[in-house]
Amino acid sequence: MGNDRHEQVLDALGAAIANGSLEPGTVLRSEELQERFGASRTVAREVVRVLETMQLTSSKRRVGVIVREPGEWNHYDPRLIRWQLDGPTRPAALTTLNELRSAIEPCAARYAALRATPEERGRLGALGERLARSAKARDLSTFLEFDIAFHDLLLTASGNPMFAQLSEVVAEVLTGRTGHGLMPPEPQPEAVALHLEVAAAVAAGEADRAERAMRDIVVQARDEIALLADAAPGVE
Amino acid sequence: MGNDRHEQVLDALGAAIANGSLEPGTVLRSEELQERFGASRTVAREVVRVLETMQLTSSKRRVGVIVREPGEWNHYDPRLIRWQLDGPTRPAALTTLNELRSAIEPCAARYAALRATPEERGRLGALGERLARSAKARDLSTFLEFDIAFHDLLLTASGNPMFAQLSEVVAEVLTGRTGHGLMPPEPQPEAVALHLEVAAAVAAGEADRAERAMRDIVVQARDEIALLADAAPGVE
DNA sequence: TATTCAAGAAGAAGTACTACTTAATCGAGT
DNA sequence: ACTCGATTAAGTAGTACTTCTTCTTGAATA
Repeated sequence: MGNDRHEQVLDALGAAIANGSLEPGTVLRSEELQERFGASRTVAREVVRVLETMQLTSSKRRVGVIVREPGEWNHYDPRLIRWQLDGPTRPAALTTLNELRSAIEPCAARYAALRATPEERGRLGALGERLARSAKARDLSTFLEFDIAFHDLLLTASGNPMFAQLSEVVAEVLTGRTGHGLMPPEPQPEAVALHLEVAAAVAAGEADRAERAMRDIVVQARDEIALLADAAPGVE
Repeated sequence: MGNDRHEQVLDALGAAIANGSLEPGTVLRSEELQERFGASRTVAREVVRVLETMQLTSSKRRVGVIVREPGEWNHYDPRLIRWQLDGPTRPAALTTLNELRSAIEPCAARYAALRATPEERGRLGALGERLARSAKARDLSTFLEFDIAFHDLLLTASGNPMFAQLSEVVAEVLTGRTGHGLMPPEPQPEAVALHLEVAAAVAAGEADRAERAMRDIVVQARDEIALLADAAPGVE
């Protein structure tokens, strides 16, 4: 994990591309990169290779490394997500990610109801209980913690690796919401009830019911965000 | 595009990992890779770097390159998807991808209804018409072509880059379905009607209606697949 | 004279190889 | 059991060479 020069240069250059400092169409020469980041040829080349596989750049002989259009990027790469969340594009990124999670989670709840192991069903119920308790205690930080754990477990229990991979995204969206002061001072009772409903439905193996409850959750979240967008117009 | 040695070695090694020939936990030494693929140190290193960013491997000093658990892979990388579709894991991969698309597309239809440009709305309607015509003519291959174009446009029009990126996945799923002889000999009239409904809803900017119609489409597809899974039990 | 096409020169990425650095593991010896 | 040194393989640096693409030059032709 986290190697030396390679990681540093990758982060620096990747972030620069992700946040738009380097506009699409920009041409970088390999030698130029070595100077700018004080990196050896080896490091510079490997970084470019990685960016290339993320579809952030393309390399052409006799031309150089070309920054691609955002539409061509692999937007699911954890690194790119990180760069976008850390930069000025954070609001737009959070919107995009929230749309993604609200699309996935109801479906994930359905498959969790169909495929979760007995142990997972039990743990989900337990998490629901703890969620309700911390909500009653108005303890926002532990509420967030259990909320993240709840959604994480659900996505994992869906048995679909592509769903499971979105755990981090969901965690980021949930954290971003509370962190931004966008959450009500205390968790909404309806939301808590819906979480319990999801857990119960999954425990009972009722796919439709689990999906419906989870859809209600994300719709509620969506409406909150929309309300907020009206108050403070974001970047489109 | 498509460089020389690098691409070849990457494909060979990546596919070997993706299809399970190299089990998780397997340790590869850099030198070993050079021999096995007849590649230079440079190429071998860059390939490993790329696999590392895809989370397919991790490298540790004094140990080597370690193949990671499938659960840790970045399952959204187009290359990995390709490798899984081309290997013996194809059926399982198609199932996973189909679940993903059926989760996303209704949501994408909603946002398309809200955000598509006038031009996109028009083109979607036109594609719907052509879809209906080729269905009536029982021309399966052009039907598939328009079907792919329809879903592609819808995802793009959603305005969410993460949705848009799934165009290729949807194309693959749709193609895989017809190619596998899993489609009825002629497109189902209901499906065609639903596509027209989606196009109409998007044109009218009716988000709920567009989402509902698209959900009906993917549910129908899901039930078809489920029916098939009963007939010929697939790999879980 | 202007235009098109072709051959060649130039330039940058791609590949190969060597030398050196760093850090993690293993083992010997206390 | 613990420390410390030797070993080993990845990480980094730098040089030399290859390949391919683009741009330029120039000649032939309309």
